Amino acid sequence: MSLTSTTTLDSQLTATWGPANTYPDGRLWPQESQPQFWSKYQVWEWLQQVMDMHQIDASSIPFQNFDIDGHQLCSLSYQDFIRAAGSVGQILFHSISELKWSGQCHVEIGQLEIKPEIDFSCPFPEVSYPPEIYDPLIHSLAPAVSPTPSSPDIKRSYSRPHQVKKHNPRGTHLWEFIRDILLNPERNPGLIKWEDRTEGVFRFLKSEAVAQLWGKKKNNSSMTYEKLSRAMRYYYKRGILERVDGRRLVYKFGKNARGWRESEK
DNA sequence: AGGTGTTTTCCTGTTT
DNA sequence: AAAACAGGAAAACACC
Repeated sequence: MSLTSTTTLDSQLTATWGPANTYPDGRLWPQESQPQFWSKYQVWEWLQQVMDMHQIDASSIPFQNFDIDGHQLCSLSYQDFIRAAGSVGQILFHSISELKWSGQCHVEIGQLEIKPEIDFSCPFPEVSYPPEIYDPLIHSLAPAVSPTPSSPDIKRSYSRPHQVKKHNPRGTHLWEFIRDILLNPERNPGLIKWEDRTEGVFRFLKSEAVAQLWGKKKNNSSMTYEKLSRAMRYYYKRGILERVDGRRLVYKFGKNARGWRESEK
């Protein structure tokens, strides 16, 4: 029974997830109730929320297509959403429509109900994007589950242009979760750090805090770095990670890990 | 209902 | 001595 571990974790977490206006996991939710006035960043926040909410993997849609502010976002048509995000576009469109509405009605975003009961096996948009919203910048998604706001019920009636079957059981895999933290400097207050960006080498700075966050995502409060790291070691054999000798808390993406490169996707 | 793939849990031993 | 690393084994889980 050691106090040391909890103490360490506490300090990791406090150092990590700061101030008010955040969910327990540190996530900020856009304050503005009217999406028209959202900044690019807030748009991006919303995107993450919706993806999390529906347990859709972050890599399922090209986040670059949404490097736009709220005004632009609100002016996109349904077709634009479909073009920009494939079948997920439908969900996004519904969500934003709802928010536009509730914004006008002055309803707090956080009070809206949602029932994510949607069958989603992983849509990959195979479309060309409206030129005006193509601007690679933001890649991926932040960690953690969320106490969810907004968005409507959507019935299952999707036309999937191209149903790529992936495995991806609900949400992300561990390595994707790690990747997404890495790709998200704003939401990664010193949890994990690139050691060599182009080689895909990274290091855990706050191992227990990351484990805690992972546990949170998986709804498992007893997750520890010990256990997380066991899962990481299984990745060696699968080429998702490569061993990095001698250096503690350091890992490297392998050839079977996708979506971590700057140039990629 | 059974099979598969991934992660979790636990453990023993080694290394830093 | 404490924290990481290594993997084996088996259970748990989510999907299909």
